[in-house]
Amino acid sequence: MSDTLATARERAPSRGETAIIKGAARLFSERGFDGVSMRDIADAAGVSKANIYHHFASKQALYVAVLSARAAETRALLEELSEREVPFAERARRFVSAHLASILEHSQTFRLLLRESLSEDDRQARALADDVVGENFQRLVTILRDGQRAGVIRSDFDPALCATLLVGANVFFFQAQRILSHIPEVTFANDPARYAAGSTDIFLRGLLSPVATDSTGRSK
Amino acid sequence: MSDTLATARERAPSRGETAIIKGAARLFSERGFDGVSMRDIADAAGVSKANIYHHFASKQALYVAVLSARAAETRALLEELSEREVPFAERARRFVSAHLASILEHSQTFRLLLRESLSEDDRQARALADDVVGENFQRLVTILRDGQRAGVIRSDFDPALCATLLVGANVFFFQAQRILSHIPEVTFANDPARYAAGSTDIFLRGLLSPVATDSTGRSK
DNA sequence: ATCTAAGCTGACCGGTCGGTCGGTCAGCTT
DNA sequence: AAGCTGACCGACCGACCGGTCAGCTTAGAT
Repeated sequence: MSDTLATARERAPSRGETAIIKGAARLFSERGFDGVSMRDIADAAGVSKANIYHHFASKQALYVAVLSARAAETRALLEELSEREVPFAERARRFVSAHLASILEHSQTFRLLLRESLSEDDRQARALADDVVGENFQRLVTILRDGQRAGVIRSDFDPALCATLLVGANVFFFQAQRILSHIPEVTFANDPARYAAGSTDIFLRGLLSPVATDSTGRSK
Repeated sequence: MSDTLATARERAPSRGETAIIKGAARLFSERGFDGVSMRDIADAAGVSKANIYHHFASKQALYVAVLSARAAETRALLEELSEREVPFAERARRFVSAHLASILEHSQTFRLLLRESLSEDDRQARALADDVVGENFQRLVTILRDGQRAGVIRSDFDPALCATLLVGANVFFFQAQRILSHIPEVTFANDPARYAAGSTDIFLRGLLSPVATDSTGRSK
């Protein structure tokens, strides 16, 4: 499994330590790794800078610790979506809305994850980011495969490509939320539930009108 | 040489100046604003650090200049997609594939744009990023509205939401490309054309099998 | 009452940061 | 040949960076 960066540390949280992680998560997500100094984090957490080094070996180690906290959060969400009794369309709807809700709930650490996926170096943290995303992705592919096997959805679609679109729709919403809210046409920028419902609807039914049968039904 | 044309445009490019912008674009996209020092840029461009300050007032000004270059590139793409004679489905296909190709072609500056949309402060650069994205977005909404007016696509879908999904699909592909290539199920990670075609297909036709008519066709 | 160890701190280090300065030089004008 | 200008440079600045360290405080076990 994904025991790549399993920090075998199971000590007491320590009041100061949690404050450090919490503050660091906020600052890192706002300004990025290089945009935050250890002094900033110390001030935000209400501790001394040296104290951070008492709990974490380096700035990089603190960063990875923050990302690890996010990984644990995501893993918890995935457990809830294991029931196979629910019909496909409902499972898809639940996944999309739960996924988006999770992103928005942990927006700080998720923004960190996105930022990490954009950077070129820093293998360790990137591997962690890949790990979190990958696990989420595999889960969705399984749901889609079940749907195909049951004959509910078209079998000529690549389930991995479908999963990419579903996940991407949520990720993009989160990422572009502020920009979207500036565009007059967009009325769903502050209504994630409506966005999730609407996007799932489009994915399931398709954009094309059922009446129209012109040069649209190309299937390669 | 091209002294006569110098008056038409703003200023002469200057060999060193273009080298600075080019190098800065690469470095900024790789490591972010704070991850790059002016010395790095100077070395990459083969000029002195003081020379950069001869051409640009500050590091921030250089950053904005790099983003502005990207804005100009995007504007050029949008001009090509103005023909209204093409039927809707074909226009949609063209937009998606052209949009994705443009992202990949100018991956460096586009990565900058994404990074900027993730940052919290820095109003000036963010406004620019919003501007570029917004313009692209409005164009796509118009295409979709035309499709609705012509009755080719369903009128009960929010065109702005559809546009978000189409653009988001491409953005997410770019962003997650490296992660996707690590996932065994994903076979399209290095085939953007196939991804664009496949995603458009799903958007147009929908995931659901036309035969299946169980509890799926919910329309809110 | 004493020991111990973790939690925590202010002062400090070498190095790098963005930015400035005085000055050189090639080329153009007059 | 004098005058001017934009491109360019090496040396330098104060501020701030990540990280270290000796020592203080506190809480629990003995």
